[in-house]
Amino acid sequence: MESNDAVPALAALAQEHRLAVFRLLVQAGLEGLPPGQIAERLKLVPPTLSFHLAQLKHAGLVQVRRDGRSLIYTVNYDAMNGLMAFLTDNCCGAACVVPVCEPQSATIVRRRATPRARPS
Amino acid sequence: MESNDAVPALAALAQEHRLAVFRLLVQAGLEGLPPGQIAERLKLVPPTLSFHLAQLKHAGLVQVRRDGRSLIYTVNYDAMNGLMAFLTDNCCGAACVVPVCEPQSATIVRRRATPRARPS
DNA sequence: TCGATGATTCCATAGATATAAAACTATGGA
DNA sequence: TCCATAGTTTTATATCTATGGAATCATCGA
Repeated sequence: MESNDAVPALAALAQEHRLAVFRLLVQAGLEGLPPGQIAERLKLVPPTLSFHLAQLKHAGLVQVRRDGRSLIYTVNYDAMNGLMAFLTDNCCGAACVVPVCEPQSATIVRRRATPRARPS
Repeated sequence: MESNDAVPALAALAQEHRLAVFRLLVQAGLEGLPPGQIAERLKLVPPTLSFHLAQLKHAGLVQVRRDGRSLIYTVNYDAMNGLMAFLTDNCCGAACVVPVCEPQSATIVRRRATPRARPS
């Protein structure tokens, strides 16, 4: 992930309701959830939730598939892992543990243990 | 970390210049950097940088100490680790790797490997 | 093909945010 | 005490964002 992708992703998460939606989807796993259930749990009216889901989708943090009349939103684990790797990039000599969530699928991004010279 | 802290932290990072400042400080480690050097590297005028540093500080992501005429900004690694733990909370049965950066200091937050029942 | 359900899009408004010029504050040395 | 250096605060403006009512779109079953 690069700065160009990270800023929209962080902006998408930097909002109370969207953060709640995202975390709900993280916990829902690959099964995902339809907007109806999300709206019910988080007490959001449909247009507002739809707006927030669109932001998360546009930022690449979630995906949608259709199942009959329902749309099913799921977390994009690769995007989530990429974001966290980006935030900790070159941290403490690249020696720290890499954030990795892997719910069956998701590309694993592990940090090389290679020590790195600090920019002078 | 809780939602009340996570939203301001994410909002602080959701801006091109602040994200660049934060990553610079992550890489600078415990030594930190004064605004003058940050401004020079990122080509920011003092008031703008000062504004962004204040946002990062207010969000708890960075700290300041004074060294003579210079102020030295450093990353708050605990806040950073807390934020990433929060984002991946209850992810994939709590089986995934926890993001941890530990530059000598910083409280380590490792996830318990306890499997967790998925909400039905 | 009609009605019901699930969800999105349009739109107006209220509120929050980024920027930099000018003014101010704090520290250290002469 | 005066000056220079290092940063912050104030202020005005331009821009972006969140919200929800009303209208619209998509799918399914009868």
